[in-house]
Parts: sequence; C-alpha cells; structure tokens
Amino acid sequence: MDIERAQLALLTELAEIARTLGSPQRLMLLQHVSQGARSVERLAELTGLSVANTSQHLQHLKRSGLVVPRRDGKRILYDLASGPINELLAALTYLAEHRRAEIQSVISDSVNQTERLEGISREELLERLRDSSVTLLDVRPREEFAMGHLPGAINIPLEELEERLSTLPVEHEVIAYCRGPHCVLSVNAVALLRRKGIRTRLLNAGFPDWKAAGLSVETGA
Amino acid sequence: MDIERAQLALLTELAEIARTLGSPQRLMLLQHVSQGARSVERLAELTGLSVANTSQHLQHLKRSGLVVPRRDGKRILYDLASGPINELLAALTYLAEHRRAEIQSVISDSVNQTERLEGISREELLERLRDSSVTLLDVRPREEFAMGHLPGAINIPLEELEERLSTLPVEHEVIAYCRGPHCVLSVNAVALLRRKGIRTRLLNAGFPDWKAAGLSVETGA
DNA sequence: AGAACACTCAATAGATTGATTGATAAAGCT
DNA sequence: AGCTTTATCAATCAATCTATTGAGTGTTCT
Repeated sequence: MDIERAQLALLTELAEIARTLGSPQRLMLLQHVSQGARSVERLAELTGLSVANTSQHLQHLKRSGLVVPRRDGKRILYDLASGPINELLAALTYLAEHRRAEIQSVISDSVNQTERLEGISREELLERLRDSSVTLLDVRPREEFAMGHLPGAINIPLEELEERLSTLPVEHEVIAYCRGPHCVLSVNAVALLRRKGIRTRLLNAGFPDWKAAGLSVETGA
Repeated sequence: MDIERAQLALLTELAEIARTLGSPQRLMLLQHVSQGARSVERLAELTGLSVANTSQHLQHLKRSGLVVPRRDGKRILYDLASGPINELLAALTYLAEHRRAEIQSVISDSVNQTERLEGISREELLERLRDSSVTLLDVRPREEFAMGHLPGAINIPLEELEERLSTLPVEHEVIAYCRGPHCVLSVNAVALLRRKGIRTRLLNAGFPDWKAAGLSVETGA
C-alpha cells in the first residue's frame, strides 16, 4: 500500500508536468523561452497573447518547474529551468510526428510519409549527395566532427543548433546524423528542426557505420 | 506566416497528447496497458476505477493515439499503440526526478540565484544560542513540534509562514530547520524568507539528528 | 516624492473535464 | 429467439481551466 501511494504520488507529479504542457499557448511560450531569457512583455508580443494572460501561463510553467524567473531592473526575465526539458519536448514531438505519419499512411498510400519518419538509408543519401539536393548536418560536438565526418557535412553541435538556426541552409531537405541509428543527439535535432518547420530526416546510420562501410571520410574543421 | 500556422497546428497536436497524459488515472492505465493487452474490466480492477470511467479514459487515450483497441470475443482488449510512447514516458519521468532532486539540493526558484543555502552546523548553532543572537525557526507541522523541538525554537508551519511573517522576530539572523538535512520544508522556508529579504540559514541537521546526538529537547506547544 | 513602467494578483464568466448514473450495442450462450 | 456478459454512449453535476478586466506591487526615472 505504501508502494502504491508512492506510485500514485509520482504519477500525480508526472501528470502535473504533462498537464502544464497540455496547452498550445504554453508550448509556444516554452519554445520561445528555450531560445533564451525573455521578458513577459516580449513573450506576449511573440505569442500574440495579452500580457496578463502570458503572465498567468508563465506562473503555471513556473509552478511545474519548467521556467525560472529572474528580475532584471523593472522587467522580469523568464528562462528555461535546468533539466532535460528539451529532451521531453523532443520525445513529445517525435511521438506526434510518428502518429501523424501513421494516420497519413492509412489515408494515402504514400510510403513517403513513413519513410520520412523512419529515416534515410546510406544508399539514398549517396544518391542525393551526388546531385547536392540535400543539406547534410552533423550535430556531434566539434571535437568529434574534427576527428572525421561525412563528406560535405556541416557541423552544428546540438546545443548551438537553436541559436544558429539562421545559418542553416534550408532550401534543401536537411539530413541529420550523429553517432548511430538511435543516437539521441540527432533525434533531438530532427525534432527541433521539424518544430521549426524545416524538412528534416534522420540518417539511419551514424558516422561509425559510415566509416565501417568503407565510405569516404573528411577530417578537420 | 504559413510556417506559423503549421507551427501552431503541430503545437496543438503536441498539447493534445500532453493533456491526455495529464491525468494520474490515464497514466496508470497506460502503465498497465504497456505491460500487455488488457480488457476494460481488468483495467478497471487494476486501477480501482469504475468500468464506465475506465472506458472513457481509454477512449481519450485512443483519440490521442496512445492505445489501440482490438476485439476478442465479447471483450475488447486495449494495447499500447506503436511508436515511442515508452520513450516519452521515460523522458517525463526523468524530468520529474531531475526536478525533485533539484528541489532537495538547491534553491530551485529563488529570485536570486547567487544566494546559496549556506548551512549552519550544530556546534555553531549552540554557540549562537548561548548568546541569543539568532532566531530559531521550526517549520514542521504543529503536531510534530509538540512532540519535541529544539530549545528556544518558535514554531511556524511552512504553510502559514508567509501570512505570519510579521510575527517573526527578524532583528537576528533566522535559522530554519525541520526533519533532516534535506527536508523540503526548511529549504522552502529559507527560500521564502530570503526572498523577503530576511537573513536566513538552514540548520545542517534536522530535529531527529539533534535528538540522536543527545542534546536537550523541549516538548509541548 | 511622484509618475511611468512591467508585471502580478484577484475576480469573473464561459468553456472543458471528471465521475456517476442509466440506457444502448455487440458477442456469446442456452 | 431470449438472456447474459462486456463495453460504450448520453446526460448530468461538480470541479477545473482560460482569457479578460481592473486593481495592486515593486522598480526606475525625474
């Protein structure tokens, strides 16, 4: 019974966080806040909500420990709290994408949708690279990138991705990769980019697989 | 602008999933379902909910694409939908745990992040008590306080602290304590008082430690 | 000190959600 | 066919959530 009560307490905590995320407005706020500390007024502007309403949603986010306020003169800046918040959002986005792809594949017969989600194979990538119709993105840390990467890839470590979004060429589809088929880095990157409306796919293989397959590799920055 | 609309649509989808997870009952159902397909009646039994209520929650989960029903004779079995649902739950749990750990170790939502919860040792406290240069504050519930407390301590349960702030003597530094070194009550009390500009520190030990060390104890209100 | 500013708080009305009840539908049994 | 089991649906009421309004708090500037 004591275990059951503890279980219930934990689930109640989880539910509280989840319910906080259960509003498009708050998700929008969170997304803006995750790009750096912002004042209430700025956030109201960015989201199109009234200031009072924005304030209330921010209080809600604060109560759930997702944002942290900090006074700066006469304004109050809200910042993302520490902890794996982006990871949670990534997981949520990823699931939503998965679900959407599933629904679409039932309606239309297009395999393209599921493929989009599942990722891209080495073979297809090679083909697309030949006619340079993709942007290849390596989200590993700088050091790993320097040790070797796929030819033509550009390196933006995941932590910097959000702020350096504008430097990313988006005229083509973006293919993200990191260390392996289920490396968290690239999954997060794909979720982030898709939230921004950028067409993005995941490379099924990571850099080690690529190298192991004997394909060409570049080194240096 | 078109991107913005797509953004909003995606966020609405995310919010819908999140809101579905925003209920302890549904999380409980999901947890049971994730261990294998179960009938409505069985799930009602496992969770202690009524059958009709269980059914409704399951409909909700189904609408959000988290579970899938399948007929088996006269019963209907619910199974976990495909997709990274467990990953999402894991991310949620991870964040909740992270948040909990943070509350216990640091001043999570204090305005001034530079302020640390600098603690005070039993030895120093004894010395300060001798020349009555501190106010000793016990933030545990009344009942616990009556069962025994540090000599000279005044009792203001955490819930009442904010409204009874004016009754707190603040000419000296305030030392707060409750049950143990990382009891959430006193951590919150310290954060609250510091926000109000009252010099406050946390006693490294709680009441149980004090008693165990054989130091003198008062009882009664 | 007083005005302007940025934000929060409290109160409200309208919409949404949760649990309960009783009625309905679908499958299996006799 | 009738009857039972199992689950859903429809209707209800209390509780909660959202956005708006206007008042109140703390900070800076003059």
